Amino acid sequence: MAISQEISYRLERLILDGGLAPEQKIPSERQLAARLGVSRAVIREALHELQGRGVIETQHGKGSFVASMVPQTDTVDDHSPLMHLFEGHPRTLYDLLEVREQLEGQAAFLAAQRATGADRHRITKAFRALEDTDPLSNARSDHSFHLAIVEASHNPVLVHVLSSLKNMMLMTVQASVANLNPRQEMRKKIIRQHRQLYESVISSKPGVAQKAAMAHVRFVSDSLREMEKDGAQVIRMPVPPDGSAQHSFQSL
Amino acid sequence: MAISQEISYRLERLILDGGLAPEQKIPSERQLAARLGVSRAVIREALHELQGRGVIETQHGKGSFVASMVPQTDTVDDHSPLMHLFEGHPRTLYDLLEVREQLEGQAAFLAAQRATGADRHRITKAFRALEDTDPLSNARSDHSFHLAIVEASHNPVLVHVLSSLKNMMLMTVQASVANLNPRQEMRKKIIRQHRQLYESVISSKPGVAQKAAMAHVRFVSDSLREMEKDGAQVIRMPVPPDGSAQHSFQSL
DNA sequence: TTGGAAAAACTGGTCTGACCAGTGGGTTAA
DNA sequence: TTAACCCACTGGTCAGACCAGTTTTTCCAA
Repeated sequence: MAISQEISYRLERLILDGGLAPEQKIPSERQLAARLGVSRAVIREALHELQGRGVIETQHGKGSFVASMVPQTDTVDDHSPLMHLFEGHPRTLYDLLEVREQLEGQAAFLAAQRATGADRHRITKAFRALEDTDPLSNARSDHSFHLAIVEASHNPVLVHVLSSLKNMMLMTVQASVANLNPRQEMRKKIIRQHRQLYESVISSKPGVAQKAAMAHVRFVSDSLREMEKDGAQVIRMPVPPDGSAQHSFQSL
Repeated sequence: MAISQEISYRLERLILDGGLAPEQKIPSERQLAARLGVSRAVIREALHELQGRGVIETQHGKGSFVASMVPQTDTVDDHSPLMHLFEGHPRTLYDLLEVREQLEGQAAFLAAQRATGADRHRITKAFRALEDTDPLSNARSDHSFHLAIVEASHNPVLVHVLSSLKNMMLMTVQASVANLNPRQEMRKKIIRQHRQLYESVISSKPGVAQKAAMAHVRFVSDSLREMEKDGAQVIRMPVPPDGSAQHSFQSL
């Protein structure tokens, strides 16, 4: 294994084992290089790796610091590779919603066909929870509801694919909840859509369920787009450099 | 923002917008450095950051590669969780075809809407190859054709999802080719379906393209089911890795 | 002609030492 | 006292060299 990898692992372990507290300053690159007997380059590479993982943060002229592992409460898994591709690239949000529309529609269709008694019970339970919860914890409830339907499709591949996208899904759900729910009329529409989806699945109407699920996702997507057009901040994140679409390295 | 950060963002963006498939090779550090007009050091730092996020993987002496989103999906070994789904569950083949029907339909729809000149050229090329090839190598051609359409959808999420399912997709394609193609009448139907899909995408008819793609997958699935019912042995075998999808970096 | 080993041309990994660019503390001059 | 400046930190970038694996090419011998 490369030296820079070893060093990044050692530093990470040091941090995780409590040797270094959040907010604490890490020795300077030159100090680390001297202390570990390697060049500054490998130190920098190791630090960049930790930076990529969100373990540390670096400030020009000041130094590197252990990242404060803050909002682990309702925050999605930051270690998911795609999460980072997603952050700051709002277009991907809509790409995901595009795919989600299709897959959720199919899941609803199949669920309406295949849901067993146990499935229906789980779906009903999730739906009830969705009705009761306050908007704050709503993202989880929302996701749980959709997940229950997906699982009722009894298609392992579908379940696997959607669970692979779980983190990103949570993100879109979160975006919709955070941005759409507060608006009363939006919230009512979404509740009605959920109810429609729920009832069509439970009453075994595949076609209706599919349309309902797709319409729901589409509605969320369109609404977010609309709000964004009005200047609302849909995704919070440091703005990435420029905006032109690069389709090959030529344009880099 | 630091140059290395910018570059890591741009590379991320490129991976998404270019729809670079997992396992695809990234230009060498020296090439990137020359092309972007920066030192090799910043390239290495940027790559280490992406490495930390699990977006890419690097191998000494070989190069850096886009990491697969779903872990180990591309390894033919049974270490893959997806492959494990197949064992003792022949139904999974049909589950996959079920999902494929939906996603391929969507891909065709989007491709008909968004395909650029370059996309159309690639699709046409793949289609020509599909017409010419002998049934033996047909599985590859078939898959390449569908892949070209997926990439023309310009939805990175869709591309990544389908790429991650590559091996399983190849499996279904192979199953169809091996079992369906030899039967002359089947083969003709499939060829007609492909042509229909091709023409509707090229002539920008999203709805028609979607229906064509879905009907095609559905036909394959139904036919396989039918044959299996008749006692035929439907082939389900992993396919060795391929060497396609290298076009995104050609512009270098 | 063909096999296969050596050589060359790649790839990433590390080192060195220099210089640029922000930050902050301390000294000095107004 | 306070404002300006300097200087010693910090990270950021660059250049060129060399080491260490991998792949391709070359070329000689069987």
